[in-house]
Amino acid sequence: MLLRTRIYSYKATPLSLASDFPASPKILRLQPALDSVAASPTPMIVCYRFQVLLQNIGLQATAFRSNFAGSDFSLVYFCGFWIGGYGFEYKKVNSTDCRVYLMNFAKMKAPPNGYMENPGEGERKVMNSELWHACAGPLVSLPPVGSLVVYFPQGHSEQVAASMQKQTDGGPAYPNLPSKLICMLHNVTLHLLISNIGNHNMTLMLTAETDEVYAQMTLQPVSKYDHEALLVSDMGLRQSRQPAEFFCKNLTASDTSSHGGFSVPRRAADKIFPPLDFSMQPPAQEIVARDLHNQTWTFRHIYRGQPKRHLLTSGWSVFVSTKRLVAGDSVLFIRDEKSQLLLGIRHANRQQPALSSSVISSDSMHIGVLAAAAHAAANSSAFTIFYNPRSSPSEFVIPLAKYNKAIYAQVSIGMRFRMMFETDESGVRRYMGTITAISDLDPVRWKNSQWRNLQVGWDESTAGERPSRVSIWDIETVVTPFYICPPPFFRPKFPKQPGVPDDDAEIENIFKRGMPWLGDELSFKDTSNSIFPNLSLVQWMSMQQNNHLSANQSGLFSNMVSSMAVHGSLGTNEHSKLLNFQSPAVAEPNLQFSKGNQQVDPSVSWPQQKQIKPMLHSPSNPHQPQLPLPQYVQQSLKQLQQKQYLPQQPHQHQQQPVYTISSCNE
Amino acid sequence: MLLRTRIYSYKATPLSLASDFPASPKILRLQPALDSVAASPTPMIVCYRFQVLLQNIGLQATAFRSNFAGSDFSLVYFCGFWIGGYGFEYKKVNSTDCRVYLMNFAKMKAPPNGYMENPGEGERKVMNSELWHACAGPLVSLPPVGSLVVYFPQGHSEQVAASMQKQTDGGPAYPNLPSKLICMLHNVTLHLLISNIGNHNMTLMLTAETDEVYAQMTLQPVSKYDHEALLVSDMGLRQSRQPAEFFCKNLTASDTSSHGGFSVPRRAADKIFPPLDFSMQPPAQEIVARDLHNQTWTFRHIYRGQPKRHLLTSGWSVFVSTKRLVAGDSVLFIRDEKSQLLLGIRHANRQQPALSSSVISSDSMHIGVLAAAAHAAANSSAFTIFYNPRSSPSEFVIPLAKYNKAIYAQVSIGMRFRMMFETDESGVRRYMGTITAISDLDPVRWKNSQWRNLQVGWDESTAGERPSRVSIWDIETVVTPFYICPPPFFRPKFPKQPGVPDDDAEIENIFKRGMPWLGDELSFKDTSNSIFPNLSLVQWMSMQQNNHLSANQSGLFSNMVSSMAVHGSLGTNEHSKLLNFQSPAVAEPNLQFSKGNQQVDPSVSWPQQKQIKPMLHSPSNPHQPQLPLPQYVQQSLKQLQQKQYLPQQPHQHQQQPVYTISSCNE
DNA sequence: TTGTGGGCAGAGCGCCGACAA
DNA sequence: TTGTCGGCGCTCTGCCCACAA
Repeated sequence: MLLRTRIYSYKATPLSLASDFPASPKILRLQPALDSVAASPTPMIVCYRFQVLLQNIGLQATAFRSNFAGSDFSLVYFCGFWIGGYGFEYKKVNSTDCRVYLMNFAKMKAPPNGYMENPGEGERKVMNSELWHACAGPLVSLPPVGSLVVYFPQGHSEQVAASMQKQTDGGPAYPNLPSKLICMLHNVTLHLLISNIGNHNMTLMLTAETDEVYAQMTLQPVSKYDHEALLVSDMGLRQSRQPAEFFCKNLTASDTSSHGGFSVPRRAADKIFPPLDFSMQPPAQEIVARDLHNQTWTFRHIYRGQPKRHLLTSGWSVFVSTKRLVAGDSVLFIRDEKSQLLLGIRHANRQQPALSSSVISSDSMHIGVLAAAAHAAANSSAFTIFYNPRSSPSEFVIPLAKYNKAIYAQVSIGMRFRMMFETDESGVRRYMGTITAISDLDPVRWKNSQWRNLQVGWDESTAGERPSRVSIWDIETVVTPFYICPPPFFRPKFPKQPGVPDDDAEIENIFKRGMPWLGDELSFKDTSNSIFPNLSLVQWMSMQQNNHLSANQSGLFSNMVSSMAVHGSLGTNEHSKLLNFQSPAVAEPNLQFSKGNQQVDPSVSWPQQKQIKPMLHSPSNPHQPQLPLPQYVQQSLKQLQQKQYLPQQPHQHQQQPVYTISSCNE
Repeated sequence: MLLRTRIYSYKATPLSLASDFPASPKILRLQPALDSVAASPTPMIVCYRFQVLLQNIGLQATAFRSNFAGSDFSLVYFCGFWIGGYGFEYKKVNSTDCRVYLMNFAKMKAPPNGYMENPGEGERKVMNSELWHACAGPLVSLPPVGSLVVYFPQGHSEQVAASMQKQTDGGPAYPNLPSKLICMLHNVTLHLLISNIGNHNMTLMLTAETDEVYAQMTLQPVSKYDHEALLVSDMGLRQSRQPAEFFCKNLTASDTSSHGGFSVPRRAADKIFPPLDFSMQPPAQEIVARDLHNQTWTFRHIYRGQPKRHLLTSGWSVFVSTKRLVAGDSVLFIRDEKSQLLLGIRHANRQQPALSSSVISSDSMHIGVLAAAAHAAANSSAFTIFYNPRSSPSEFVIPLAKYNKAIYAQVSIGMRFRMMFETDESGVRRYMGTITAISDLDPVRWKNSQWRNLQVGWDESTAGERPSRVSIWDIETVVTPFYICPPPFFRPKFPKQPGVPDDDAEIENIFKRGMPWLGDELSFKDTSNSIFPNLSLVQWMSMQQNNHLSANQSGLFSNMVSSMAVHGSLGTNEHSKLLNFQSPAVAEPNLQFSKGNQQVDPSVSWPQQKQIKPMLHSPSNPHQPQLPLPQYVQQSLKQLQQKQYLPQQPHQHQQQPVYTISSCNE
């Protein structure tokens, strides 16, 4: 058995010491002065304990300091492992024996932008993107390269904590790091996690690639960005499709026992596998599929039994034992565009060996993540993060367009919402809940952060499985369409130029891309029992009344509302609970917007995020005007209802219906 | 399965560049300025490829140079791997992309002299010395710590080449490194080899401990040494005993098949295993033995079958598969002083995966070994070598006393000799051969080296398995006893002091220690059919006639000759071939010798090693005087012959008998 | 004394349909 | 439609002795 781990080289930047060399044992923290700092999705994947005995290496304390402060900190890059900047712990053992621990190393792969390539050496593995996404799950969408995103250090920290399988308090506070960073996403690469095999003190942890997917993203905090980046960011919302031709099955005890083979769901066999020759007795064939390592697996596919069913027999048990599959794990098959079979697995969230706390402190890990972001923010330099979709509690790199949409749909206590969760079979199911409070998750370290600042209750009794706190972009609430971008964006101050696409048409496209569920054709199969967005329309009414929109924009908007109205994911039927309307801070006269490559300063161009103060509202709240829908909107909705494309308004549904998208995409 | 590799910290010393940063692609060689340089016994055990793209790390060529030339070269010690000094290859890929390859890294364990210890962390594994030696084989003896040894870089290079499984020419020449270094042996530690599991380019080679033994030695070249060190060195010759209570068995096909168990040699079971209760039907018991990892193995020991025999059944197949034993490998059992069973294995010399030449160049490896020694010699600093007794073609760290003894027994072409080889069953067998030429093994790089400067032919047809070149200390030839140390050593110029042991008695002890085969009691079981040393006595006669010895020394000498005469390992019966006598360069008047801690300069205190010029001699050569033995010697021999302790002179043995020492030490 | 191989029992793997959820 | 189980044949392991070197 060969276990292999790739080694890469990295971009190096000097470190500088944040503090003087301490005279007594304590943690010595280095301010990373790094272009690119890795934050491992699974901190345990590479975790060497490194000791340098100062006495032995013949360095005085000053020399040691200059070593790390100097410009030649090549140590960081040894063997392709990124080992610097995360937290050096220093302990003075006695008067002559000082020990320095580099506590946190993360393995990085080189970003594929050319100069770190390794021409002529080794094979370049191309990760199958479709299979990667299938393994990542239906809810995972990676923003496109070149788009603008919002990065939440808190969320990153949560992923680290989850990887360490340890209840942490998030580590020490990190000064001067805002709770969110607007970043340009320079690069996204797909990878497979490395697993550690041993993790004793002073023990090299041998590693091997698993089948767990993660993504590496290179982010650069921006203080200005241009029009095109915003377009790209908006486009990104479209990018979360699961492969059409795939099925995912949760493995049963019978599937994984050594007693038999794999029972293939009927429709899966019909749709994915090559058709059997039913003239055979029994019908059987050989199935060959490739996994994420491009390894091929061969199975005997047979149709037999009484009653008849599809089975994978020979080859299956080898696959199960090699991948260490147990009941509860999932396998998925994809037929790609060349009709070749791809094979992925998803391990259930079973207990991973936790990183020994004596090897690396949780604080060091968190500090590393935060320090990387803080330095990047201070210098507008790039940094690298890893996103592990299966272990991270939430996405923490959010497309800017999605974030903006969510932010403009103001929320308040008592508001109802829906949120998507993954089902066992790689489908999606929406659960309903109510916002119970709005408050800082961590009032000490992350004051006024929007990360999970909504406390929620869930309608169903299984609510224990769902988070008690969510962020506004996690939930489905109605988005005021023209707030995707602030109004002035829709009406640039610059005169139209010949050859430049018409602004309105362009904006319409943006909007459509921003609401990918609209699709090219309308679909009413999975519609909500409510057609009314709850409060964004109210906001919109308010806006209309305030005459913020030109006639041109109103015309555009009518299209948008029509589209929204027919989409089932919008709104709830609980008109009675329509809540508060906190007027968004709309564009102010002094804001400047640009088109093309002209720069925009987002810190002033976007509304300031004010802390939302909890307020209780009732339908009878006199401050909440019940505004009628525009006439043409009402007409459109009526037509649709008559055509049976939309369900009738339910009468007294106390139990909210849920909608499940089949894993077979039917 | 947990694969683990320990990580250690090391003593660090700055490197300095030997040359300017090259402007065009070529190998950039660093002169190691190291206190301690590792030379791996198996270069592949740790071999990372390390790349730094200069452009990417933001370093200019000058910065890079200063990086390696500076005093903070902590890179060398990352992760406890010693990576510096062996050969850095630098390649300029294009005008902006420079690559630097650190080509050769060796993993070292920290010398246990205290300051590198790792108190309170991990378990300290204590290698069982007896078991280590049993696994190393009967011919391996490690000089004692504190003794003087002679280190041969050529031999070390041979070990490297053998480890690389590649016919190399020994690599480039290394200037200013003598062919031998007299060193103080500061430290010896016993270890188990690490095996690599994967070795692709850019691939971390995962490693795990094997059952292959090796020794680490810390050597310091000396230009002066004192009397006591010489005594210790002499004592070391005694230190090569195999454990008394042990047996070694070559595994048969039946032993290693999955069909059955292990057939225990009868006498092994009787001598090593706990006695069976023969009242049982059948007699059986549980055997528990520990291996070099302190792992315990349990076997069912049963006495059954027709005819009755000892077998190991349950537990055996697990052991075989775990250790990956195949027919031809050996197992050995030892009963230690506490009657506990120890268990060792020796893999046959089967093909190991050779190190890919693209990963590390053979030249770099050799340069590393030589550079380490050269630097240590130039600075009289310590360096570290690894000796792998099972893979090294020859020992290359020779006790100084053994070397001196061998050197004073001058040899010439045509001379007959015997040499010990290990048998299959861990026994020893002597083969006879004839010196056919004396010449430099490598006249270009190692002119006038004594390493394998004897070309030999072997008497038996299986000679292909034996080396065509040997060194003088490898073979058994007669040593003129008082040349162990030059004569003045026996009669120091300093007056006797009260309380100091009598010189003569002390010297007699030294001599006895220098000839360990004499033992405390005389043994004639394994005596040669010849009682006459071939030429050393001639030398001695010459010395006698030249009146170099005092009466006192003659008295001492008579004892020595008696001892020599009764020992079977001395001489051959081929008096007719008594050959040349090249007078050793005896002590000259200007030499100074000391006792106690007074320093001696070995470069002048020992006779200069002159190149031996091949000369053909015959018994009738008039230049070779046939001198009679002294009267008392003849009388002693006669007495011994009459007492039947010595075999009679054989008459016409053309085929030289060989002597085998049983592996069971019987 | 000990290496090899046949006999043979037991364990486990894995293919099959029965049966039921 | 599909999860589980009994049946059962097959391979492999490993303990026994016979036989022969």
